[in-house]
Amino acid sequence: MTTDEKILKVAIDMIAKKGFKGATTKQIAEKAAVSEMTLFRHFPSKKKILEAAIDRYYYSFQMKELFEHKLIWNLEKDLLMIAETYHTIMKKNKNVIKIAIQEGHNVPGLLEQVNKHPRQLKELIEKYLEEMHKRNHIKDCDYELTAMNFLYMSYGLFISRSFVSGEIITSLSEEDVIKGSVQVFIDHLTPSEVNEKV
Amino acid sequence: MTTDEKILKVAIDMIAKKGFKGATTKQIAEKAAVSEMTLFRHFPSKKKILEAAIDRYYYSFQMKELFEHKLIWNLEKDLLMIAETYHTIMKKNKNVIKIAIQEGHNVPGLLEQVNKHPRQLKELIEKYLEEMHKRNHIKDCDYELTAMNFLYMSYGLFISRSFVSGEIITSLSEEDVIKGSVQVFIDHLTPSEVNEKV
DNA sequence: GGAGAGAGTTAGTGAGTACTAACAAACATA
DNA sequence: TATGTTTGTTAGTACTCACTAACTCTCTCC
Repeated sequence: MTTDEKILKVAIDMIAKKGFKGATTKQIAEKAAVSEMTLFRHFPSKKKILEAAIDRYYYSFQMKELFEHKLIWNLEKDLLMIAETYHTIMKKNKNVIKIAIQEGHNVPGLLEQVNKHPRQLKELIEKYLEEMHKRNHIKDCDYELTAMNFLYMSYGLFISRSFVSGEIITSLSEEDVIKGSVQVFIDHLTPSEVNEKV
Repeated sequence: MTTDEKILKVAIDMIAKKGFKGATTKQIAEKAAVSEMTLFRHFPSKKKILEAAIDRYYYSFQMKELFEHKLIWNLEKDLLMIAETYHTIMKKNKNVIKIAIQEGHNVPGLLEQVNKHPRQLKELIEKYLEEMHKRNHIKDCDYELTAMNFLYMSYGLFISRSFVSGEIITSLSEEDVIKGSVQVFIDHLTPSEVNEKV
């Protein structure tokens, strides 16, 4: 690992944990096992470290490519795959999302950046539902609204467990909650006549 | 408004916005229109200000009293009432919740405190669903799981709109999203035979 | 009018923090 | 061996921050 990488890795972790002000350059350098001087030789300022760290550790995905070829037009399996992929993405970007919540308004463009995935995902789910309706697999409904609610459900689970010890509220496993959430939307989307087939 | 109250009000707002380290005693005093000296005459330390502010501005509700007498055993109306009350509570406690996300692990007991309402609410919804099933108004299902998913949905909406400019993802109004979320759970909970009556 | 309580003012302390200057040591490459 | 690059070390600057001491002002209430 290069010196740059060592510094950025420690920085993103520490800033996510303690906030921008709370994470000092001295501590970052120490934990990265470099001298503070080296840190400032690699980055001109603490602020630039944060920007570089976000740049380095925000994993951007193209939802379209990520999902489209995986859809098999089976509501349960597709929703499950979407929810699971969503959580994988969010967990990879956990640090940046935490920073976005606490420093969002001080880092220009950050909020737009972290809202990009949800927005893309919303549109993808929306289109998916439309197509599923055309194929006569689901009822007609407000697709954007349904997509948003599916996202909110996943988002709530993610935030709760990642940032506020939400796991102490229930003993249900993340996996079970996700499966349950998919079932909720299956019931919402499936026409009642077809509902019986299970 | 007393001096104490002025200080605490400004403190909770500022700390929620800028973080504990980011909000300086000088700024708090200035915005509260008192001298910094006065601030330290009223509270022995900055940390104690935060604790007093949380104490003062965390509104604790007894879910049982808040809800039970309002339930009318109509799924749609009850769920809507629950969701709306939930959002009212969360918004009242918005600052404390934000602080819990960013300083949770530095303020002993804070995470437990903000998790109390969700936990109470989970149990209340759980019992409500059980009773609704007994009354033959809804299907049998995993009530805890359903309650959690209903909460996660509300929580996701709240966090998204309150802390990360989530309103830029969709143009749907909060009210519509809430109504939509209730409909999702109605479909999930209503037996298909009865589903047709609308 | 006098006393006491609460607030302002001014000036300051000591610790920490981002960031710098200058020089020496280690290392790889040619 | 010579050279350039990277790093460590040490010391330091300028600033900010939480918090204090000491004194004055201004009320209120008797």
